[in-house]
Amino acid sequence: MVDTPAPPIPPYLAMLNPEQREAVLHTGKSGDAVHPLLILAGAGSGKTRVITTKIAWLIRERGVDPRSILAVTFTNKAAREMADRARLIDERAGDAMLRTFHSFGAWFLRRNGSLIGLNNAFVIYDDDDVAALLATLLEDTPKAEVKQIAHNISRAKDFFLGPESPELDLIDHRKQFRQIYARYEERLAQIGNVDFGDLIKKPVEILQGQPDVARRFRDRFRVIMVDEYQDANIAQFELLKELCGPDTYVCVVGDDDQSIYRFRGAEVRNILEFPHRFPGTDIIRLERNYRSTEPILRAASSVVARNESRLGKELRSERGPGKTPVLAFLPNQDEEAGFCAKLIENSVKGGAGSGKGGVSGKPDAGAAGKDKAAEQPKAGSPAAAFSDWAILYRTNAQSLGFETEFLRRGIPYRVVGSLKFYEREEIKDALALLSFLVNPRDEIAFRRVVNKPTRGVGPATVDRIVDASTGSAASLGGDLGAAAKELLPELSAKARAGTEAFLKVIEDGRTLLADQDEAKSKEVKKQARKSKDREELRAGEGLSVLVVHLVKDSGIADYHQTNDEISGNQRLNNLQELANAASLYAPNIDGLLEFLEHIELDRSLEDDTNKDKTKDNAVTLITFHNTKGLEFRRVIMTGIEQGIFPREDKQDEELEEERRLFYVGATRAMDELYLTSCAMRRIFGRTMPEEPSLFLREIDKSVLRIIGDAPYGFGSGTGGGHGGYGIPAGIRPQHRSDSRPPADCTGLGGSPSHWQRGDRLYHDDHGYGAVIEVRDSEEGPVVRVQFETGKELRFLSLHQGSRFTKIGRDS
DNA sequence: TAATCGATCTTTTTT
DNA sequence: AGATCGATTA
Repeated sequence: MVDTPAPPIPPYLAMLNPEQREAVLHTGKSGDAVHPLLILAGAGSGKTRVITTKIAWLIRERGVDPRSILAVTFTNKAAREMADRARLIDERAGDAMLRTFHSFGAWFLRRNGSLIGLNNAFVIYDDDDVAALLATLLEDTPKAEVKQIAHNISRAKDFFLGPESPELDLIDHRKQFRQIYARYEERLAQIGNVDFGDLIKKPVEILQGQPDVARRFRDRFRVIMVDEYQDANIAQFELLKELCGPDTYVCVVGDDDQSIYRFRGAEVRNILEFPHRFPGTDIIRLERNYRSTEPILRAASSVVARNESRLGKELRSERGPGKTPVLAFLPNQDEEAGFCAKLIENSVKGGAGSGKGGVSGKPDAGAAGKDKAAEQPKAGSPAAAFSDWAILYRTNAQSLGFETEFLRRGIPYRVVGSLKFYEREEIKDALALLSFLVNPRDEIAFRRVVNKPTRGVGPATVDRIVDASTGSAASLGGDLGAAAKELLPELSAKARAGTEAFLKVIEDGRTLLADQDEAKSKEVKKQARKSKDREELRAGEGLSVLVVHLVKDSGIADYHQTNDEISGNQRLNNLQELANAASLYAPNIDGLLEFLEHIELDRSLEDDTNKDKTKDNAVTLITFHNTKGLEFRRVIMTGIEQGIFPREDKQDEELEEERRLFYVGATRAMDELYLTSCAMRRIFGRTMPEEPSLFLREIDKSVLRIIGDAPYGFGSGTGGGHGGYGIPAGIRPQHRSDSRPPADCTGLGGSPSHWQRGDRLYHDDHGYGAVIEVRDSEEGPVVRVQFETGKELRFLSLHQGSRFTKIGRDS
């Protein structure tokens, strides 16, 4: 070893623990080899701190040019946070490229897409657009099937498989799939847009096919870091590989126990096999957890430890002992919501200091702070803020019950993730107008808005225009606007007028954008301001001028405001919100492209409804998946029942993934963890008996307190002695009376179809009635029923699952 | 050709 | 319970 005098350790390094510091200081250089680095970072081990510190350190102490650093994440939030925190240590980190995989891919394609014939003014299709495009290719195919195919195509791209790849059969073995995929690719190329998977797959293809481009990029990026590497799919792995030259320094960070995106192509093997794929890899483990207390960590670990395929890692709590996690057995989901509500109310009422809020729920906040241990809750539980709490559930649908209950009790809450802002009809309409404006070949956008509001341009006319654009007249190059214009003379008066009107809207939009000299834009603005009537859209700065103009001019705004009496104004607000978001972008084509790309890739823009509730002090309602990277002082994991979590069809590898999901959820909790499991639950509108989740049996019982009526092998959770559990009497779960369901829940018992005249029945919607005629048809027996209400209805099939119950027969 | 009604089927998780 | 599909109706 060469002796160099130890330089003083700068404070930003001094606060790291030895493993963290080792990870930061690792450069991979030994001799002329460059060793890649794999950081196995357990939950709450200060992973983000390590990455950001490492970036800053490389710039500061190693003289690495910030522009030569590329750091990729999976979510925009993570990317933003990383940028913010790195910049905090060293300003220059702002010049490093910190992006999500997809946004990097889009950035790459805007510059290099032309090499494979992609116009740089492409728009990114989301899943719905993909399905819509497929639907035009597959007439008369049920929506569900189209979606399935869309999903499979997306999976194929995740695995870097094209329509010709032999392995395609592993994704979808149906013979036509290959052909449909090929047709889809062809049509998408004609349109000139890309889908999500293309943002990864196409850059890899370019890098593979064009050595000079690859060289250029390898030259530019000397350091590449990947966060949440366990979530990378095969295509992303390929991209990483292509970007890495012999002396690129690669550092990936991840946790195999937190790999939860297999369903969308994430490949755990990426991280498990990283050392083989990148020979010479050094591995550093971060196993000190600064977030959760000991019992919480033990409970979480005891479950995930049952998994077979994991690298193995033992998390140790730096926070020491704490409250034992509580498992509550409850009668049904209403009680579950009530239980959570009372738990929260009691904790908040607890005393002064409540209502400050905004403390937790911050991603990975100060994970390495040793001082944190001092804040440990005392026995008597200090008062909590609403924002200390998070309710976790497996599926978004489960949020409803909590929302209802919290609304009723006035508990502030905020729903994360299901924000569907960009899925709203009015927003999609507006975006379609904008998309069509930049890309007149966009069939999907065109179809969406050409006859909205109704302009007399029916499907037949639309098809003609689309055919004309792609057909013989190659001169049109797929331009739908041009094709429409050319067809005008041949259309009926009504269709012609409508088409012309639509074309004018788009034309005016383009003009507005083209001569966006200050005078013009101000004029529009002034005019918009003048009409100060209530609920009027107002144009502000930048691109919002165009958005507002287009939305009004096209009639989309009016259409939604008047068509929907109840929420018309809400819809208008949403459009306004979209316009506001657009104000940050330049009023020209490039700005518009940027805006659309941003929207497609970062859907975190909040809904207007949610804004009201986004007081900084609110309970968080969130799916397990969405909690990754977050932490909360108190967490309630709900619906921990067999069939719900894990889902019933999960086995083997997929079961292991569910287990990891459980682990992710539990390790979000800092101070207190609760789990709830119901005996009955409404599913598809019917109440079904439930069983406790397998995972509940797997938890180390020495770190679990069971309350409520525990079924089967869960020991004596019943009865009186809750005394020492620290659960106030008022919120003790009630015992369920009897969990057996009624004998026959499925409606019609017995033979399905043997109805005859005179049968009496009960229909869920129409009440009592009697069969007055039975007739056979091709589809099966047709039954005519006379209801007490006087209604007379005919029903095609009265087999299982229908809403009838036979209750007897007239003589 | 759009709107309405009833039957049937559906549910993960998301960049 | 909610979305979606298909058929019947105005």
